[in-house]
Amino acid sequence: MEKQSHILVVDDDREIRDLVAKFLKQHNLRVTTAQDGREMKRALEDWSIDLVVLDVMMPGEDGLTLCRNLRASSQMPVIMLTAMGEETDRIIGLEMGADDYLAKPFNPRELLARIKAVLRRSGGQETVTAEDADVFIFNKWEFRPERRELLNDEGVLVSLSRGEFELLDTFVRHPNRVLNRDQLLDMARGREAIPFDRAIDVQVSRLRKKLKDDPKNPALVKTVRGGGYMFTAKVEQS
Amino acid sequence: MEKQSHILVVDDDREIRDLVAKFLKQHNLRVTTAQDGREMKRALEDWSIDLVVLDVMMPGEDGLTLCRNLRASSQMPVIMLTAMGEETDRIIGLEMGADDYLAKPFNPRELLARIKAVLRRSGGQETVTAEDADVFIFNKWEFRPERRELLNDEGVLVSLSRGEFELLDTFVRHPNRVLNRDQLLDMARGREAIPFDRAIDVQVSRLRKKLKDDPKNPALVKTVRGGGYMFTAKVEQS
DNA sequence: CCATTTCTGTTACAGTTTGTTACACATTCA
DNA sequence: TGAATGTGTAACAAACTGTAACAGAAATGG
Repeated sequence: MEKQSHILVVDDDREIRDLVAKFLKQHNLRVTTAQDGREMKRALEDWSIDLVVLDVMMPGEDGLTLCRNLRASSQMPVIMLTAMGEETDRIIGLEMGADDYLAKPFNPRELLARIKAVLRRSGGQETVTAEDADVFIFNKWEFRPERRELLNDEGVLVSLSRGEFELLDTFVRHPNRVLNRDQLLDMARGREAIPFDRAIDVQVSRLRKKLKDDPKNPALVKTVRGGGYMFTAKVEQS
Repeated sequence: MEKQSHILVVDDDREIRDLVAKFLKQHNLRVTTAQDGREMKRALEDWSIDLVVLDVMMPGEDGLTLCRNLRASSQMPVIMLTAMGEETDRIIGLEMGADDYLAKPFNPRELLARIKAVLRRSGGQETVTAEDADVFIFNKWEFRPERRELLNDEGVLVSLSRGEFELLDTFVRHPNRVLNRDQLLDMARGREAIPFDRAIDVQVSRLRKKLKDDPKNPALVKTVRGGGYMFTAKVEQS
């Protein structure tokens, strides 16, 4: 099974939101919705979004502004939804760097096709470039994502499996925040939790063992009963 | 079987892209497509492209600019696609160093013929240019592609087979980046991976042995389960 | 041109990693 | 306290990777 892409649909009209979400879900995409810029930002923090479908006309911060902000700080793929109009093409094409756009009313199949096309293009593989070359330090541990390495207080390399690595990577990038199982799976693995999914618990257990973190009295990965897990450490980034 | 050449088709019109790609694939060429300059650059990083087919008219950075940039930094063969026009010839011929050009609408067979011709011409000398004549230093190893030499920390020559050489060459030129098996095969061997292809794994194993890199705890070639391999080293180029 | 050596891809199997399941233990609440 | 619910983790199965061994291909050296 191919990895599900996670689409964020931003539109103030609930009917359109739900309709689009339902359609996309039926076609093997994971969907989260937001009704304005505030919710959009929140969703982007809470999930590992692969592509944003963004309505141009919205009360409050409008889509154009949101799109510009998005593109200013990331390479997040964006598809804009626009009201039909003659100037549309030019505005869209020039003013902001959306990857594609679609005039309302649109055929959901058309949207799906564009999403797939944009994902295929930008999707490729995430490159770990120099700008990602951070070093995270917490409780005498040194974590270097760009080298996929974890060093203990003696500078000795502790080998991490891919799963452990991705999980720790997620934790150090979202410290002191409760992350539920669904979010952790999404951010660390890009998949959705199924009911009674214990994969994360097991992975946390394995990671704790490597980090020498006692589950009964954890210094790093705290369990939040009914909520998920929280990485409680002062993370220094350099 | 002859080695497949890898063609990059850059055109903003999806229909043309797909049509051309399909046709070229039917004639034993490997094809990747891009719809703009951004995607083009990405594809050039991700694959070992032999020739670029580039549309002149594109929104954003136009084909002429892209072509000039391309030629400024490499000798990548380029065939331009131009809208029909009287001035076309002169513009193309003079302003940028495309190897050939073709006016739209064109006959795919004609394009194929030009591609073959350009490949035949430029393909001849496997161009060992100045930019290839580098010395790479990583973790006390010294790698000299132009002499096909690998020297260890004592300056002793370690012999590499062609496959090991090509693989290491690919790695040092794309460090700190996850490369999947398909990309590695493409960049190191110029061929496409078939399902259940383990050739790269074996070659990585052999290369690791020569580099004295312990697979359980690799310092240089890290395995990314489900993703490929990543060369993690500070590579100095001189 | 052939014999010899070297290299490369395939196959097979052993070792790892990962999700699932099961069960022990912990916590909550009536 | 007892039942219900949530968490920790050992154990298993499935999927993925490492590599030895083999055979065909390619290079080398008469």
